[in-house]
Amino acid sequence: MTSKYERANASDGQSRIPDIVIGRLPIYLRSLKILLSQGQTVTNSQELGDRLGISSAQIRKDLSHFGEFGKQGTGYDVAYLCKQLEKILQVDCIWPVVLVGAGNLGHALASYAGFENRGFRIVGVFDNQPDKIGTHVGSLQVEPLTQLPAHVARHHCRIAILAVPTKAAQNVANLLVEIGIKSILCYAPITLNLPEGIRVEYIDPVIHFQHMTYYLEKDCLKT
Amino acid sequence: MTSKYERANASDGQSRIPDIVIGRLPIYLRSLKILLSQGQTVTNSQELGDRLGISSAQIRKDLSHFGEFGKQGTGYDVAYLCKQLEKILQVDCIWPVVLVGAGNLGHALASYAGFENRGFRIVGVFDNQPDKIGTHVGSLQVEPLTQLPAHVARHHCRIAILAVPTKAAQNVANLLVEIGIKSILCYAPITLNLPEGIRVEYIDPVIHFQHMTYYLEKDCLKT
DNA sequence: ATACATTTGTGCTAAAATACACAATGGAAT
DNA sequence: ATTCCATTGTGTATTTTAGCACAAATGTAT
Ligand SMILES: NC(=O)c1ccc[n+]([C@@H]2O[C@H](COP(=O)([O-])OP(=O)(O)OC[C@H]3O[C@@H](n4cnc5c(N)ncnc54)[C@H](O)[C@@H]3O)[C@@H](O)[C@H]2O)c1
Ligand SMILES: NC(=O)c1ccc[n+]([C@@H]2O[C@H](COP(=O)([O-])OP(=O)(O)OC[C@H]3O[C@@H](n4cnc5c(N)ncnc54)[C@H](O)[C@@H]3O)[C@@H](O)[C@H]2O)c1
Repeated sequence: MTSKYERANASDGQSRIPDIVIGRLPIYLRSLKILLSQGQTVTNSQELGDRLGISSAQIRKDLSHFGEFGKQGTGYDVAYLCKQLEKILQVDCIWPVVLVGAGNLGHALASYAGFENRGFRIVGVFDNQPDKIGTHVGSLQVEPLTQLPAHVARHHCRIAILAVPTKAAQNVANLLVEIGIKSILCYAPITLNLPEGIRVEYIDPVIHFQHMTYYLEKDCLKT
Repeated sequence: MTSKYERANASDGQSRIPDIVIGRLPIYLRSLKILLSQGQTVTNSQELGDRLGISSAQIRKDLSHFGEFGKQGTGYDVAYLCKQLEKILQVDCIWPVVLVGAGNLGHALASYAGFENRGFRIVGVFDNQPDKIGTHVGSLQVEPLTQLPAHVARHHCRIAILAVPTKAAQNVANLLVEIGIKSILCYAPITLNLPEGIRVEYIDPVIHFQHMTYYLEKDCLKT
C-alpha cells in the first residue's frame, strides 16, 4: 500500500531515511513548539528526550539524518530547530484537507481549531445523507458527495479524512483515490485495501484500549 | 510448542513478549471479527496478512508466542482465534472507562456505539465547566470533576480518556493517576509526564498528517 | 494405501533499530 | 591563554525485529 522509503536524504541521493525516524519528527516538533510558546530559546537532546521518554542519543541520531542543527556545548536553538523540522516535514505551509463524513466525529474535527497552526486546514466537508447537506459544521457547510471531485481538484487536495461508517469506508476510500487523494487518515475501524503509493494512517481508539488491557490486572465486568 | 503464555510485565524479565507483538494483536482481532461477521469460518496467515499488509510469517510468529491456534494444511478457525485473542488481550469482558472533557470530541466519543462490542464501556463523563454539567452526552449525563474520584472507585475504573484542552491535560492526568487510573488515552496534543507504571497512549491526527506530508509532493498553500 | 497439496510452527539468518561511548567543538570562567 | 564543562554528531556494538525456508502435520484425491 505504501512503500516505506520514498524520499531521499538531501545530502545523499542513494540513502533513504527510515520511516520510523520520520514518524518521530512530528513528536519532536510538537514538543519544541510548546517550549517555544513558553519562551524557552534553547534546549538540548537530553531535555527533549526527558520530556518525550526517548533517549538523547536517539534524538541526536534522528536529527543527524537531515543536517547539523545543534551547537556543541549549548544544544539547539528552539525556534531554528522548529523551522528546520517544519521544512523537512513540509509543514511550513498550509495543506488543504477534505473531510468525508459529517457525523459526530466529523463535527468535532471540522470545528477543531488546532489544525491551522500546525500546517492543515479543512477546506470542505462532505456527506451523502440529504439531511446533513447544508448544515453547518465549524465554519463550513456540508456539501453533497457529488461535489467532492470538483472540490478536491479546485483546492489541489492530496489529503483526506475518512469519518464515515465502517461499511462505507472502503468504497469512499476508492473514490478518494480515483479523484487524486494521496494520503488518507481513516477513523473507521477497518484496514483499507488501496493501491501502492496511497498512504493510509489509522486512528482507532479501541486498538489502543486493547493494547492497554493486555498489561492491566484483570478486574473488569463479566459479560 | 509452548502452549502457555505469560503476561509481559516490566518485572517479567525472562519470558516477556515484545510490546510490538502485543500491538499487532488488536489489528488481527479486528480483522478476524470482520471475517466472522461475514460468515467466514476458516482463514490462514496468508489471507490475513494480505488483508493487513503484513507478512504471513509475521502473523504466525506473533501468534506462536501464545500457543498453537492453527491446523496445518487448513489454517485458523476464525471464531476460535478471535476468542483466543480476546482472552490474551483480556477483552473477553467489558472494561469500564471514564471520559474527562465533555467538549466536541468528548461528545463524539461518548455517543460512539462501537466500544461495547470490542470490550469497553464509557461509564462516566466529567467536566469542570458549570455550563456543561448536567447536559446529556450519549446516554450519560456530564458530572462535575469533583465526582470523578468516587466514580472511579465505585466502578473500579482503570482506564480513562483525556479529552480536555492541552493546557489542562497534565493536571487532569495527575489527578487521574492519584485516584487509581492505570491507563490513559490522551487526545490532547502533548506528551504527558507521569510516573512509571502508568501507560499512556496518544491520539493526535496532526502527528499523522505531518508524517504523511513528508512523503507528498509539495503543492500546498503558501503562508 | 499412497501420493499430493496446503499450511502451520519454528530454528536460523538477515536487517533494522537502538544504545554506547567518545573525539570534537564551543562557550564560560579564571 | 588556558582550563573546564557541557553537548553535539557519529562510528561501532548490541539488541530487537522481520524474513526465510523447511520439517511436520493434516486433509484430499486417486
Ligand atoms: N464518534 C467517535 O468518537 C468515533 C470513535 C472511534 C471511531 N469512530 C469511527 O469514525 C467513523 C465516524 O463515526 P461517527 O461517530 O461520526 O459516525 P456517524 O454515524 O455519526 O457519522 C457518519 C457520517 O457518515 C455519513 N456517511 C455514511 N455513508 C456515507 C457515504 N457513503 N459517503 C459519505 N458520507 C457517508 C453519514 O451520513 C454520517 O453523517 C465511523 O467509522 C466510526 O466507527 C468514531
Ligand atoms: N475536536 C477534535 O476533533 C480534536 C482533534 C484533535 C485533538 N483534539 C484535542 O482533544 C482535546 C479536546 O478537544 P475538543 O475539541 O473536544 O475541545 P473542547 O474545548 O470542545 O472541549 C474541552 C472540554 O474540556 C473541558 N475542560 C477544560 N478544562 C477542564 C478541566 N480542568 N477538567 C475537566 N474538564 C475540563 C471544557 O469545559 C470542555 O468541555 C483537546 O486537547 C484538543 O486539542 C480535538
